[in-house]
Formats: sequence, structure tokens, C-alpha cells
Amino acid sequence: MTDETKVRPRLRADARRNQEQLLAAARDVLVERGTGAPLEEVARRAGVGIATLYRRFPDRTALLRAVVLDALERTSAAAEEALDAAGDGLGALVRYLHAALDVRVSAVIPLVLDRLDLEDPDLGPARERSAALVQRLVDAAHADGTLAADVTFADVGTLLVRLARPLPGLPRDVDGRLAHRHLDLLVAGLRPVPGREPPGGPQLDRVGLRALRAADVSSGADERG
Amino acid sequence: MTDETKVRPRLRADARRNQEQLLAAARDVLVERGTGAPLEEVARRAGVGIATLYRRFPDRTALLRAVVLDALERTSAAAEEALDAAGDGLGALVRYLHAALDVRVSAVIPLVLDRLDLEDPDLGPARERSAALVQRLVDAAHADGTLAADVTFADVGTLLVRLARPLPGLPRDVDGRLAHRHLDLLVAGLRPVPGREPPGGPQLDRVGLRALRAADVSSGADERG
DNA sequence: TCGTAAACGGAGGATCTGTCTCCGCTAACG
DNA sequence: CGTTAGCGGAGACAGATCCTCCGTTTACGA
Repeated sequence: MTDETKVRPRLRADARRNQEQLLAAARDVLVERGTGAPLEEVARRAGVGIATLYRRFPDRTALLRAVVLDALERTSAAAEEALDAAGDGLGALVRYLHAALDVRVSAVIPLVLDRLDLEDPDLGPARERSAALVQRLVDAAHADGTLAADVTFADVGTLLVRLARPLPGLPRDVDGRLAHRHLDLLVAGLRPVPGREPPGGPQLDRVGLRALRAADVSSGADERG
Repeated sequence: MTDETKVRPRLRADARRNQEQLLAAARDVLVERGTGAPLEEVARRAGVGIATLYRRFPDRTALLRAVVLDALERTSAAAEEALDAAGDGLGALVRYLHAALDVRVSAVIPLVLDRLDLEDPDLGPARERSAALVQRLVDAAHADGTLAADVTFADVGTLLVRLARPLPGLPRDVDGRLAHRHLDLLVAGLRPVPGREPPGGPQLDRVGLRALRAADVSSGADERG
């Protein structure tokens, strides 16, 4: 096994370091500039030549896949942690949301929906797993009555996207802290409030949300703030 | 005066119509694709030839300016309406926020911060006026105790941006209705909640927010979802 | 109804932007 | 200290976008 792993997959130390920096840079650039961002920008932010990027990731799709996979793994880990932790259902959900905010890309997965085949053998299961974990968090919070019954999986997911996307024009650290702050504010709105009339608009579960996305073929998704 | 106005500024009926459609299309495209979006897309969505766009707006900057100016006027009007309406402070503020959501562009001003000089003779005052009106809404809501004291002008403004930016991958009408729904949910978090511990993160007023933006020179803002 | 000037649309050349490869140089690792 | 994995960046290529020019269409006053 030592031999086995040594044979080829073992990268030279600098190569491994560069690969990680590329992934991190790609994560940031993806969130800030969208899926169409110049790869040279990714390389620059990673402090690496453009050739090094292409050496590791043969094309844009490969890079995006790697970023998304990484993000899914991280958010799944965060969700599991939240499920294990003691506390009420909403507490766990919010704990997860805070963690997911830090993994900025988690929120960004919808951005790549139309560029990547999410049903492929790697991504599909990872995505499924992540979604199932969040679903469990939502269910648990519904079950113990700490999450309002009319707040759905889709609400949680899309609210996370809204919070996680960077606000243009703000320094990154301020933006990040504001996101957590706004999540704190939002929490009160997720609790059941006795007399409140239910929120309007589409009340979508996981399936409903996915169906809508599949249906939407139009509109190139690239943004350019 | 009839003569006066007739002399030149009077556009032919079709020209005026086209101009309005261009503005509307530009608004949408700007929000969805950012400031770098192809102008041909704007023309196409407006149902107009590219030459017509260039005839009305000599360059990208002129078009962006027109869009922003229009947005500022609309949101100012909405704010005034909200101030006039009966009801408590938070009610008025929320009423304004719902209206501003529909003028999607509110979300757009931060996008153009680095492309446009917001201090210029047209934009500066319009922006000032709009901000002052929102400030009054916030102050009034603080004054009558319906808005939590630790929720600031900057929170309101940036939350609006978060809500107004379209979620990629969703049909437009669903996206819009979800935004209103999420605003409904958020409202509970804006109310003063007796025992609650204050939200963390930067508590910025209008001046503080603007200062941060001015400081931030880096990062091209274009997105490409 | 008709004439005229305003307005329109879109083809297409110029330009800009980003992709991705090739190859000489650098530095890990044994 | 030699070998070779790995690096960086110039630059040819491809595609997208800009923006003008000009023949055609249309609003509107007479």
C-alpha cells in the first residue's frame, strides 16, 4: 500500500501545495465572479502560473467539478456535526447554516447547475448526501416545533444562497461578518410565531425546488457585478 | 412652451417607446448579468436593433447612468409613499422594502459603484435623496419602537440587496415571489425581541457603510452566475 | 393620401478578451 | 549532485463584443 500510493498519485510537495491554493482561489473567484470568470484570474490569485492550473485541471469543467465536490464534502461534514450536537432542532439548523456560510461555495452550487452534470457518478451521490443531511436537519427542527411549519427546505436552501453571496463593493471580511449577522437576524423569522399569518409565495419542498430548476432552460447564468 | 418643448426633445412615438423598453431591458440584464453584459443582449430583450440602443445611449456608461437614475427615482417614490401611508414604523419600512424589491435595480447600485461616478451632479443628489428617505423610514421605525434598536440603516440596505439579487437557475417569476416571501420571513427578525441577545458583526450606520465602500478599491465586480 | 424627415435594423470590420499549448528554466527528492 | 517532476509565461488562435454605416421602414403633419 505504501508502494501502491507512492507509485504515481503522490505529488511533489510544491505541486500539492499549488493544487490546494488553486482550489481555494477557484472557490473565491467562482463565488465572486461566477462560472465564466477568467481562469487566469484564478491562477493569479493562487499565485501560480496559468500553465500550472491547466496541468492540474484540464479544463474549466474539471476545475468546477473539483470545487463543487470539495464544497459538498465540507458542507456535509458541517451538517453531520450539527446533527450530532446537542440542542434543539432550530439550533442545529442554524449552527449548520453558520458553518455553511463560511464554506462560501456551498451556496454557490446552484450557480454551476447548468454547467455541470450533477447526476454524474461523483457529484450525484455527494449532492444527494448533502441534501439528505440538510433535509434531516429541517425535519428535526419541524419535529420538535422549533422551526415554523411553513418554512421549507427550499426556503432554507435559497436563503442560504442569498446570505452567502458576497455583497459587491464591500471588503471581504466585513461582508463575511455581515452575512453571519444577517443570519442571526433571520433566525427570529424562522421560529414559529403564534399569531403570524403565513408568508406568501411558493412553498417548495426539495422536490419542487429541483423540478423548477430543471425546467428553467433559459438565461445564461453568468453575472458580472 | 408648447413650441419650446416641441422643438427638439420631443421624440417620435416609436422612439419613446423603444427608449423605455431599452431601459427596462437594461435593468433586467444588469441585475442578472452584471455591468459587463453584452449590450446586444439588452437590445434583443428590448426587441430592438443594436443600432437603436447606441442611438439612444452613446456608450455603456450612459446606459448604466440612465438605469441607475431611473431606479433611484422609483425607489424614492416608493419610500415617499411608504412614509405617507398610515401604520407603524416597521410597517412602513417593510412596505417600502416590498416595493423596492420590485424595482429590482435597488440591488444594482452596489454593482455599478466602481463603474460610475456616483458623486456626479445628476446621480449624487438623487442618491442622497433616496438614502435620506430610507433613513427617515428607519428612524421612524426606531422611534416608535417597532424596529429593533440594533438593526441599522446598513442592515436594511444590504438585506435588501441580498433579497433583490436574482437566484440563478430559477424562473423569474418564482424568483421574484420567493424574494417577497423571504422578506416576510425576515420581518420577524427585525422586530425587537425582548430577551434576544444582539446580533454579532459590524453594526454600521449610513456613514459607516459608505466609508467601507469607498475604502474598497479591489476586486472587479462582474459576476457571471 | 402623400412626402419627408425621423427612426430603424443588422451586416460586418476592428478590437478586445480569454483559452490553452509549447518549451526553456527551476527546484524537489533520492 | 543528478534526474526529472513541476513551473511560468509568451503568444498563436478562437470567439465574443463593440459600434458604425447605410439602405429600408414608419410616424406624422399637411
